[in-house]
Amino acid sequence: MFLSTTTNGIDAKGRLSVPADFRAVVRGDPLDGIYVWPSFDGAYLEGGGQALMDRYLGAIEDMDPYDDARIAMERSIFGAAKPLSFDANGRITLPKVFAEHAGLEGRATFVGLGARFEIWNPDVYAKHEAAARAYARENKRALKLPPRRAGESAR
Amino acid sequence: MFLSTTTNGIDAKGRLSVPADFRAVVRGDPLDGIYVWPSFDGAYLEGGGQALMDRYLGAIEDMDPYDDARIAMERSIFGAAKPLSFDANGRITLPKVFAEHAGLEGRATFVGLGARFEIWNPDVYAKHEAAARAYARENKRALKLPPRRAGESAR
DNA sequence: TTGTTTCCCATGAAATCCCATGTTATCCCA
DNA sequence: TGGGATAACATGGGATTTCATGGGAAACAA
Repeated sequence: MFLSTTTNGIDAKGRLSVPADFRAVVRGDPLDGIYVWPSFDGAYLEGGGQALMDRYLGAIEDMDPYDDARIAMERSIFGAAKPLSFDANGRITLPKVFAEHAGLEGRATFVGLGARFEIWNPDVYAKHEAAARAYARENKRALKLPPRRAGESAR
Repeated sequence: MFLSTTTNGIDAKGRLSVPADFRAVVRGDPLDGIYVWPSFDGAYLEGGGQALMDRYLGAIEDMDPYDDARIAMERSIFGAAKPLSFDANGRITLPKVFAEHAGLEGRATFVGLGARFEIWNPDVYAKHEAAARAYARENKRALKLPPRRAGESAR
């Protein structure tokens, strides 16, 4: 699982250290790196490992070949995603278009969201995070811990 | 189940012994440690084991991808949670931001709440506990047990 | 060439591991 | 049931490794 929020520096060559915890999640994948694409929903990047791409692929293959949603999903995810491999020290090199899409300059914030993660401009993310926490506080009764499902143990 | 309340010391390196009872609850998890995040609702930390995270993950994946509640939950729980592994003696190292969020200095109080637990500043918790007990006393008629579910025994 | 990308090595800071110790709780046996 | 032996637990400090980051050399492209 991708968890927690980490901000790392982007150097003059466009290199960016991927948090060690995130690298551990994709260890063993055929790609020694991560898949990243610009979000169609805002000025940030989305990404994940092989497991995430396999799930998206499975979801798409279950849709009708000429379903508009299928075409949109294929284009905006598979059409936009790049495999970014780690260098010997666990860094990726951000393509310029990705950095521009997310407004990344000098620093980037990785946000772990379980099955996937996002990469944000740190200042922009701080605002979004504050909004999310405020929403959660105001709606905490709706966000209560869900009931256990079949097969899950309470311990 | 996480049960009971224990206060342990935090040393100069930020290390904190997790109560042995709590460690026993997560024994066998893929992570030899616990998941902890700053509560979005107050100056304390929340945490649990793999079973708890799996429940949150399952609940989130049942929601619509761009639902506000989903985004709020993803960011305030997964985006904030860190896997903290035990050292050889059953201690975790508290990240500085966590200690600051909960006002932890020198000592920390673990409070078991069944499926999850909380970590508090001992003095702050003492006040909260007193308030909670008073509330329970005044509202004791509302504290009835729900009906047993199928398969559950009364014993 | 000139600019770009990839690989390799250096470094300081931070996190992790390893061993030691006192104290408390548990066990066992007389 | 008392009391000594044993194991479990919380805590402390030093040594080691990992991590993020910087820069240079080599391979590549235009």
